[in-house]
Amino acid sequence: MTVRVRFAPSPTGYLHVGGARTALFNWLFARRNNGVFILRIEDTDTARSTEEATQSILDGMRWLGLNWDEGPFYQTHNHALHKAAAEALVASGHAYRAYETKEELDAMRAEAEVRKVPFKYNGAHRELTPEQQAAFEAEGRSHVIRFKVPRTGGSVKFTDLVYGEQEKAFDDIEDFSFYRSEGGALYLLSNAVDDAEQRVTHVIRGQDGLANTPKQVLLYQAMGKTVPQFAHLPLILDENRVKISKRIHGDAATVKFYKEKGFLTEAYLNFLALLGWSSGDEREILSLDDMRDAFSFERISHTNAIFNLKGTDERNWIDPKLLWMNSEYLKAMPLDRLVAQVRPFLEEAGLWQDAYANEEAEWFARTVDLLRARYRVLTDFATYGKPYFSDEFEFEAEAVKKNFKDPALRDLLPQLADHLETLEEFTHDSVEAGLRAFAEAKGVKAGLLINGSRTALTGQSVGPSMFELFAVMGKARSVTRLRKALS
RNA sequence: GCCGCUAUGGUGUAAGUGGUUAACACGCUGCCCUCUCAAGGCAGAGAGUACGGGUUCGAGCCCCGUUAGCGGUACCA
Repeated sequence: MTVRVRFAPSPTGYLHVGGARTALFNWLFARRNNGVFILRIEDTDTARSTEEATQSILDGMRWLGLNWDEGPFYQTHNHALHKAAAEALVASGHAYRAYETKEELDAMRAEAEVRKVPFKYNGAHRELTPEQQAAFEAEGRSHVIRFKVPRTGGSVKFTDLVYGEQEKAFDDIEDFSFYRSEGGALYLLSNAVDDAEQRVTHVIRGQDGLANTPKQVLLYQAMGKTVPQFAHLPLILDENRVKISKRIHGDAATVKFYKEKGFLTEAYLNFLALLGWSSGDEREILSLDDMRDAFSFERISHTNAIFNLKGTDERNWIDPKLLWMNSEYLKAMPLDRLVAQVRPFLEEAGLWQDAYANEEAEWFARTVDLLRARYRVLTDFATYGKPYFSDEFEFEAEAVKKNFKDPALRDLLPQLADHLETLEEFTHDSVEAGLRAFAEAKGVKAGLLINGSRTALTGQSVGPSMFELFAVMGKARSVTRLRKALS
């Protein structure tokens, strides 16, 4: 039987990091088994669903590169099917109409609260006679539809592919509602009906669905549908062990944030996969193909993983491992692809020039290649990289303090500029020879000039090998900056 | 409250069916490179596996209890 899985986010907000990982695992499992990956938008909560959110989820999925084979399907389009399923469950005696108002229910809950007794709907309307129902209808009451959970003892059992055998006593399951009084299925039903209709074989979702699964199993069975396999994923928590949400974590909870901060999708996905899963060997840098080949539910952890959104310090402003992983991909990826990815970040910062894509394309690629060794995110090219792409850059106080300390530099740097200006070739080797000769003639250490030049040319105290840097900057800019720096 | 899931260094994970001094990665610290470093190389610190019992010749792996965290407990998804 063909494996069919789905990612079913609700469009009440942006694509969330936890959602991204759920989508990834579904995708991996589908691809691993030559199965079908379905995208379904669960928009039955009309009060909270928005078109904008749907769009951003789609955008997020595209950025992640998790292509789907079917969909996107919209759950609201299946209203008729949900309604028919609900009515059929009433007709078959698996469910019943309950006429309590929301207020009455709230009152019952409140009372249970004060009496400190667990609230469970009492099933008062389980066996209403047609006359009683008619009376409620005459009163103008509407009704929800509730599942008639067996009260004969026993339990629901299912095997979770990640968490193992699960069993829940009927007595611990209340007669849950699954259809609204104003019409419209609730999650438990719509989700199950759609999964059945779309012939989903494996439901892979967050662990927050685990506790509700017994109810859905009951629903599948009552509807006479095949119960799919379930695989629940541990949750992703923040450094304080709080579930990550837009409300408390802001943008950092969304996939879009990582795109804008300059993370590469491959690195991001790789990092997310490692939050709750491991390959089985000691590899950690894994391409999508590697992950697909190594993926299995057995290797998914049962423990909630922590994604350090706050980071540890200024340098590690977000989970250090994510930063590290991104830098690894930055260094290893094909240069032409990196060049293409850097462009929008320079454009965003107003540092892009069309020449970089035309007559200066070679220079641009060379510069990006030179810089990537010590950068970690794409935005670094627009921040730390600014001196390479613009003449307007800041001098870092620490760099000035450290590399311009020697007062002799005030004269030496311009003199060095004069000396280098006479060079016919301006390459790594020629500049090195020229600078060292100059240093010797002046009786100063080359290092003094090298470090002073670094700060003169970039305003920074760290960076690529200085002679590479000279070569990339070119004679004109190098000379100008050497003269200007301390004047 | 009730029901359930989980518990290995700061973080992410390893340690097939219990068997030597608990491994790897990130981060951290130090050293080297001496043209710097946020790059690279090397080294080191850091858990005795939440706690308490038990089973066993032997337990991170099994059982029980406690504690803690998380999830569920909606006419949200």
